[in-house]
Amino acid sequence: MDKIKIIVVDDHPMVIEGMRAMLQQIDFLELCATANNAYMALEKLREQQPDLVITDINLPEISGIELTARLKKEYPAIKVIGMSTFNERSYISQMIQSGADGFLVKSASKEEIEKAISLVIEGQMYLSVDVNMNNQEKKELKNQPVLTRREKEILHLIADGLTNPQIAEKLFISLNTVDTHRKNLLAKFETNNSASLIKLASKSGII
Amino acid sequence: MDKIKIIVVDDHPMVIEGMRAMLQQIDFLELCATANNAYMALEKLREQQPDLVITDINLPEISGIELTARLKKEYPAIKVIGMSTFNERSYISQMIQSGADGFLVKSASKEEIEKAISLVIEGQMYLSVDVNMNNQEKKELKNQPVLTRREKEILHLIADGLTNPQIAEKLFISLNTVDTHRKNLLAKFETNNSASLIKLASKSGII
DNA sequence: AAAAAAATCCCCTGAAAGGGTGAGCGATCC
DNA sequence: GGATCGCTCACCCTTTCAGGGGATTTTTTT
Repeated sequence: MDKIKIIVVDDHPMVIEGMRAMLQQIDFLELCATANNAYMALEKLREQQPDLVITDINLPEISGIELTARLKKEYPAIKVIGMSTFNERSYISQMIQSGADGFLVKSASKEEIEKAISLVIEGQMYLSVDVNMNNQEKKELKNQPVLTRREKEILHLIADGLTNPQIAEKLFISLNTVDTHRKNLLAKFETNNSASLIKLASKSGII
Repeated sequence: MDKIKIIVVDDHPMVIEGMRAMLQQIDFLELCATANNAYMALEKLREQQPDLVITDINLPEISGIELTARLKKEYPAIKVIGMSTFNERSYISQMIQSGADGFLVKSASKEEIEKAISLVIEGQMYLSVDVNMNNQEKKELKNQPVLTRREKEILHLIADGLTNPQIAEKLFISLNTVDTHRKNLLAKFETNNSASLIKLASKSGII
């Protein structure tokens, strides 16, 4: 069997170099390209046809989540492992929803990375142990509500301190509509006031 | 002149490997040790007597900030460069106050790292361009209001979704007092509603 | 001991948020 | 072609918030 071809996508040179150093030590795979952003990643993808893409979730302009979605649409066979720092676990579910096959925290050891790659290539899903371990956080992750475009928009305006009438004026919609959206947001986050709404949204990385 | 001896401290193997790869390419310095945490760092320090320590700010147990403070107390001659992901700029000021000589974001390029090391070794201070550049964020950093103990306490309760009467009951104080504290919080953050208050506090890392 | 800062308390008013319910309309999915 | 979902709008009612005063008592700093 040929070596597994991998592309690593991250905007931090340090992470790219770190991954390069670690992947070199694993003999059944080959790092065929790296990219600093989603555009470059998509370009390299066309050239190289890799088996696996390991991508940071926080990329400038186009996020790793969107990159994953686009990539999976065009090349469903390519496996994707998402990567993120420990602070951003909240994005994991979105990543999975976009079609990712695995998730690694950046604090992963060489062994963990190797294991993740092996499992994902076999068709299994791999989630960093750190992700599985913390039950409370896992629960919080699961309870992350799915917001509609409009709801996110309004959530941001609320966070910016606009009142319902101001939001209504800005979006050219009725005050009642804004009110409804706000209520739906509160319901989705299972809370009952804006302060904790913003706190939860902030913790979830939505803001 | 001898090569500059450096110790890198970070709990992410990927960053360690990335730094190792990048530092190897710079000929006037030598990576003499690495450490995953503050304890190991202090141990290696005693053994190696480096010229420079590059440390992550977010370390388990003992933070990079505290490590810096301890290190500077014992070995004032050793230079320290703090390192952090772009999200955590709010810690920079604390880092500088603890005696750090420089600050790098983890997204730094090889060139930037080289420049930072050179300047710091010469006795100058280096801050990542990202830190200097963004005036708005810099302002936000500076404008971080100083909160009293009580105000922080109440801020957290507001964020948890408690209403003023609930807070009053919980803290055994009058509703009016809570109201006053809340007003002071709004004034200090120069905003006029709880939602944006929580957003700002959240961004500042207070929550 | 005097001054400053923090914490406490009180009253007022209008605006805004929160809670409940129902309903029309367009796009998309099956 | 029916069902679901997202977005829109409406009405009613109660509670909370925001902002404006002013005031006293601890605690800390100088």
